[in-house]
Amino acid sequence: MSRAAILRAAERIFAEKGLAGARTEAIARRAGVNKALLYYYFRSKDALYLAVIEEHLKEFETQALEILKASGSARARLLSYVSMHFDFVSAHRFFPILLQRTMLTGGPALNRLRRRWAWPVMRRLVELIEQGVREGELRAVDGGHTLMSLISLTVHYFAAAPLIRVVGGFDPYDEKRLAERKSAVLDLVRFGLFRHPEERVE
Amino acid sequence: MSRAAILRAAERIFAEKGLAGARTEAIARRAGVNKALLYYYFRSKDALYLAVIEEHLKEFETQALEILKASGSARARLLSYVSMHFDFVSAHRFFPILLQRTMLTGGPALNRLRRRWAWPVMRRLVELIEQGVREGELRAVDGGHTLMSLISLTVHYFAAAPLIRVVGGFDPYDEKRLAERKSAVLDLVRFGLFRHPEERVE
DNA sequence: ATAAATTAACTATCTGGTTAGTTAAATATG
DNA sequence: CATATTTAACTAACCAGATAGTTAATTTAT
Repeated sequence: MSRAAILRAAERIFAEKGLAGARTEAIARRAGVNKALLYYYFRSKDALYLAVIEEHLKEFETQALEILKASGSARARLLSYVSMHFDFVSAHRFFPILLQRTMLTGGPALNRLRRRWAWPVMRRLVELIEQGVREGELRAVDGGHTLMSLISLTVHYFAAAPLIRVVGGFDPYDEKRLAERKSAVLDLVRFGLFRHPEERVE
Repeated sequence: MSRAAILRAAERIFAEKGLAGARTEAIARRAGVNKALLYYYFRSKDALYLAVIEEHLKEFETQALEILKASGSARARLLSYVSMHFDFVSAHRFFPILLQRTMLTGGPALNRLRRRWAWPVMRRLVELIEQGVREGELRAVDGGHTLMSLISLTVHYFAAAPLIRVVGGFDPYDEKRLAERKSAVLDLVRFGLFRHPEERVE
């Protein structure tokens, strides 16, 4: 379907060049359609950008809430959230980059971000962390800042991918590297936050 | 001096809109000069962008190397590096945003980044971490990923500032918030990496 | 005076968006 | 069933406004 092809192409080009830097012509070419078709399916360049972001956010929100609503200890749920978040962004190559761009530039896309992620997911995460602290599973950390740290650890690696490629001389999306990174993150979460890091977590 | 005014204006506008999104006319207006003057002092829009980045990177490199070359235990040097890095990015509002944009988009600015920061500073940091591990001050962590984590924790807060403003409803650059964030980061570094987090560090 | 700093006015090119129309399939009609 | 009509998907060609960059002239400082 052409509509889907446009979305996939737009996703890539917006991630590479940003909203302002992306050329609608380039998106059309990569999608293999005429430029006018972008405007047939989407009102404008901005609307297309929003559609791309919204699509991912919706999927992310679903997966995130599923995990956050599950039962289990605060520690276990926290680890499984971080794990899911990491897997999601590593499977959707362009998603974290688009989000990062959105955060930097602001604009209407920031509102989607707030509605579909910040509001429902982040609130629950903060509650989860605070619960963990109350119940003595986590050290006495601040909910908001800890959340910020978790997201940083998970996401920034992907947002820095081009630099990693140039400096490290390897592909950050390589299976092995991804696995290493993920375990480094989970490990740091454990030792940085848990009161008894060595303990098994159920 | 007009040249400096142009650099300051460019820094702000590039940070807000990105290289592609920034309008040379807007930079000139903010600097209070005629647009042609940008081209008198700088070859092109790209050259101006590079000049802005280079300026900050040079200053950052100097400060970073100074700390990294100092003597002291691995733990102490690590903490003081993180502290310095945090202070630097919080004092240069637009710097982390520009870096983030550079990392996302690549281009020639990525090379400056590699030469002035990645190569001299990061290499020393990895060595520092590995030394800390060998001497038993740090847990057995991977140098590269740990470095990545440190940078993420320090920088991502600033790269997410617009979202924080909208979601958290507060100014992330407020003195109090900055202090909170900094101590949250240093705290997480201690507990996440040090073998004896509670110990005093000299 | 003369060189450096600065500008108003200009241009070539690019780019988001439009328009007017085509094709093929679905749907109504007689 | 066959034909007319509508609808959905799609395109080539175009356009007005914007934008990076230039030029030639003017002002300022030494």
